[in-house]
Amino acid sequence: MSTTVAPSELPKQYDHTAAQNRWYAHWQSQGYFHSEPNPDRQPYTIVIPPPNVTGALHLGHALNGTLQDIMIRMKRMQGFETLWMPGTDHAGIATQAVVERRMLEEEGKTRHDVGREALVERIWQWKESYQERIIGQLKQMGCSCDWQRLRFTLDETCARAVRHTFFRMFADGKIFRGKRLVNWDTFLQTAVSDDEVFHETVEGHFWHFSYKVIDPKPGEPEKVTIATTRPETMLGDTAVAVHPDPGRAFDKVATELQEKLAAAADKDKADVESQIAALAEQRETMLSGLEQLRDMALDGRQVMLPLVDRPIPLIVDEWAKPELGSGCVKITPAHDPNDYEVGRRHPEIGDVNILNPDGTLNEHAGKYEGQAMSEARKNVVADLEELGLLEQIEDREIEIAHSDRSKTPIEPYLADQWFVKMDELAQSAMDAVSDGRVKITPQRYAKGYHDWLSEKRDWCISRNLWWGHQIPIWYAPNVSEDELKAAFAGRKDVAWRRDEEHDQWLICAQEEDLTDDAIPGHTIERDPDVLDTWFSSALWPHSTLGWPEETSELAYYYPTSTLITSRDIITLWVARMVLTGLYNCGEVPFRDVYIHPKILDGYGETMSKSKGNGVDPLDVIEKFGTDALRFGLAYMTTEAQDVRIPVEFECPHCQAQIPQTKKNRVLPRIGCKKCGGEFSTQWAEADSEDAKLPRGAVVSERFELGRNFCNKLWNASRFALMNLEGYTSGAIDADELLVEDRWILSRLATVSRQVSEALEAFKFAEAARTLYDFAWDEFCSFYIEMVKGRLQDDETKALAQRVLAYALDALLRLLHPMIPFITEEVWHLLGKAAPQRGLPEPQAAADSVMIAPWPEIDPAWHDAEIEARFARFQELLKGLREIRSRQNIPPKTTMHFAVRCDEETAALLKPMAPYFASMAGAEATEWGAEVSGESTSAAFTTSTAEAFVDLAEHMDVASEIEKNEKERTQVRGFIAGKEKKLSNESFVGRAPAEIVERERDSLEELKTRLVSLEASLVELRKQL
RNA sequence: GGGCGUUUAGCUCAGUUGGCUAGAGCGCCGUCCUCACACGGCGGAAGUCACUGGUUCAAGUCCAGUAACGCCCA
Repeated sequence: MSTTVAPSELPKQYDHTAAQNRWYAHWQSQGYFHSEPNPDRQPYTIVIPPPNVTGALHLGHALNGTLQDIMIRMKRMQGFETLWMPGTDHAGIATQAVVERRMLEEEGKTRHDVGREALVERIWQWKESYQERIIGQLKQMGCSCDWQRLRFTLDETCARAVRHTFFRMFADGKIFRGKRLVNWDTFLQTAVSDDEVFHETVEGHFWHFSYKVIDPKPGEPEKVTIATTRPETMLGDTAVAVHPDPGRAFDKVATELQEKLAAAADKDKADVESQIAALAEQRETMLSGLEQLRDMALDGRQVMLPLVDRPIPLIVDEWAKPELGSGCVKITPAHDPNDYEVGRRHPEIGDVNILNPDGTLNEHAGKYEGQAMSEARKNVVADLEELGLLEQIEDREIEIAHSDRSKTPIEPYLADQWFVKMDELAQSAMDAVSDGRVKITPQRYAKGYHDWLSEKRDWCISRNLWWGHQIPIWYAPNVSEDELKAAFAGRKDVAWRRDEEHDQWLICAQEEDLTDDAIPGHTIERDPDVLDTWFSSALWPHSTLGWPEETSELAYYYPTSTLITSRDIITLWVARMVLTGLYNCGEVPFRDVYIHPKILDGYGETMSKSKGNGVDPLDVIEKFGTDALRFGLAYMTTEAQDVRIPVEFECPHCQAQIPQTKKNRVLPRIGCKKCGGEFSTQWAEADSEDAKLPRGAVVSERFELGRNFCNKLWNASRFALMNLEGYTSGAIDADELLVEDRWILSRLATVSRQVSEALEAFKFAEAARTLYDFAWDEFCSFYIEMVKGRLQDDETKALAQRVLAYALDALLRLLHPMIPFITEEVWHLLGKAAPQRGLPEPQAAADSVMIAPWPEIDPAWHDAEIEARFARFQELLKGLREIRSRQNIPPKTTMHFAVRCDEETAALLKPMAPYFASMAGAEATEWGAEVSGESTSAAFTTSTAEAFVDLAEHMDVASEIEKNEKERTQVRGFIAGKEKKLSNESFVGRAPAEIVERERDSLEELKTRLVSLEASLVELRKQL
């Protein structure tokens, strides 16, 4: 692979598109991404957090992928056997819902119309097309994944791991079946998880009605009043609760309100006071009644549930809040999460499920059977009113849970589900982090991990879906254990357990599916549900390596090294990987977890497709290049901050940038104000008029930083290549090196160490900034500028070329993990110009920068003395440039200057004459302690010298005076501050001597500066 | 309601274990198309480090509280 372009013909602007296509293909063909267990090297492994096949990748994924690739590429260069395991996740409900919704929109069909097999087939097709797209995106981002090992959470290898894990846990008693209230989506007819539910506040009502007490004793009330926002659920009531100690409960609320009052701001005090008054009144009027009801409850009294005429008990439970409504609360365990908890505390009240899976009422609803919830609500209210039991209707805002998938209201619904018992497993995962086997960075995220795990809530692993790993359980009713034993004699891959509640056996098969006639004379039936996606993702670090087989990969790469992910799945995913890893393999799945920031838009909102503020990384790549995208992301990845990226539409007609607003980000079509043209957005419906318009890319100016940086590097490389003509390799004698050589090598030694340390600690921004500053401000602005003259001179050329080639070589290697394409492009060009390079002895360069050794510069090159001397040069140069600018001296006019300084400084700076000439257009006339300025000179001081620039006739005296006066004020201020500080005895006495000394030196210097400023002002005033 | 985070230049962000005069990129102003780079060079202006109090010789940095914004959990 090579280019035939001569260096001087290289374009002035870096062509990212060509380089990306060329080098990615090259790397793949060379097999650089592939890893095999290699006992001679230490492994370094990352498993990708598998992206969902639901949709394409966005900027958040780009960040995630970039950071992983940076680590992988650095470790590869460091000589580790690196494996980046790629793959995708089947994302059960999300993917099924997307496919179902499309099918309904496009063909008017539901999943029941097409059947399980056909639906699953359609989802596989969807998966194929999106997986291809996702992998294409990762490749465009330059990710060096081992594509030969690509996995999918639903493929055979992963399926096998799932079956084995389920079987082990089942046989171990860690998996059980039980009833639980789930979020039921009546439209999709499935349970959805809590994080697939969103809440919406709507205008609703609070209905108060009463139930008659059965056989009240004399003096007891004849009815109790309850209130509800969902009157139709009363059909499933199984109790009415009252607080066990209403007086105490009132007191508690009162105390809380008093505390709130004491802490409240003045403006809120009145509000809290009125709450206290209302509470007192409530207590006054209600307490004795509630205590009486409490006693009745303890006495076993019942009330009659109207409409269905079912007696239900009065019970005592703390869930009843005396301060709210009537103080009594109806209990509907099968249809309300809080009531469900009450039901668990009072198992004797039972539960009544009144709902069919499709959201209509079932036979337990009596005459309301078959009605939809909304219909039943109207009828129940009307019937209660007719019976004279409706007491009051209040208006009230209520929060209603909606399914994120179907956008329809969620019904809490009691259903049989499968669970993993979390007590011991959660503890094992907590221990792994507390004893340091797994290290979470930044550390603060360990807290959330621990808090969540410490609840040890059993993990509901079943989903009423068709897309996923079907639960390997068969139900066998009317079978005796002897028949089971006979049917599965000698088989270790079948386990069973008794399900007393449903009077049946649960049979689990480890590998092979059971046939429905597996037990002679009986028919067994498989559970139709599938497992939670996270059940398979949890196994990802070991399933992808071949577990349960004892593969050489598993032995070599497991435990993996680092997991890089975003914070929203620490609990859902990271915690579960740790506990399944420990359970299956006896070892944690990874040593390090790095949690990276989230990408937000310009308003600080999370980017998402549904909000319309998402950015396709490919848009950014097309406009700015992959390297610019990657460098920009790395540069933004600081520890604590999320990354805020204001985004713009780019008009495809005139390239104008149109800032994205909350308003325009949801429009299918946008008009450009500059050229008047229109373009489409992601919201344009397929085949609509909008979609016929050219699409406007969504990009962000924030990636200009990366693009500009790459361009700078490109041009610096271009310069180097053009000037390497006649390059000869050879050993370098350190004594022959000039100041700038020693300086750049010293800086390189420091920078390479800093970059390594920063990346090891996941400080990506710090590494990026260090490299940016070094490459731009030191390598380009100083080293290249200074070496220019030497490259023109045959005497000095060879050495300068060798150092330049080496410095560029090291810089490319340091930058490669962040900006792989441009560094590879330049590496190959450099390889042709200077195939043998290096210090002090040259060596043949590696075939590719991605397999070149990571720079470990000999720390002996670090030279503090040289760096300090160089800083003096820079100071003087800066002062000269400033005067040229302020005095408007044309670039081509040579400035003459004299320097008052000691011998040492003169000896140091005098030889730099060519650089003052080339970099500031200035020529020194005199050096020494006796030098003084003319009346026509502008003066400035550096830390070790005083310079006078002869301005002769063309001096702008006024601006020079203004500048000096301003500086004088500033310097006087500093002097005053420091004198005060140094006259403070506690400072001198208590501060470290080193600090005090520094202050003294600094004061002396300031005083010198003040003296020369004043002298110079006197001179200048003479000119007026 | 609980937990976590953020608040520094017009914008987006750095700022190590407290220690010289708080930095960068973009934008802005001036200047220069000088043979690597105008996606550039050189120079410049711009900050009450959210607010209040405390610790300290010394606070952008540590502590307490307040406010605003964001995220997670209930």
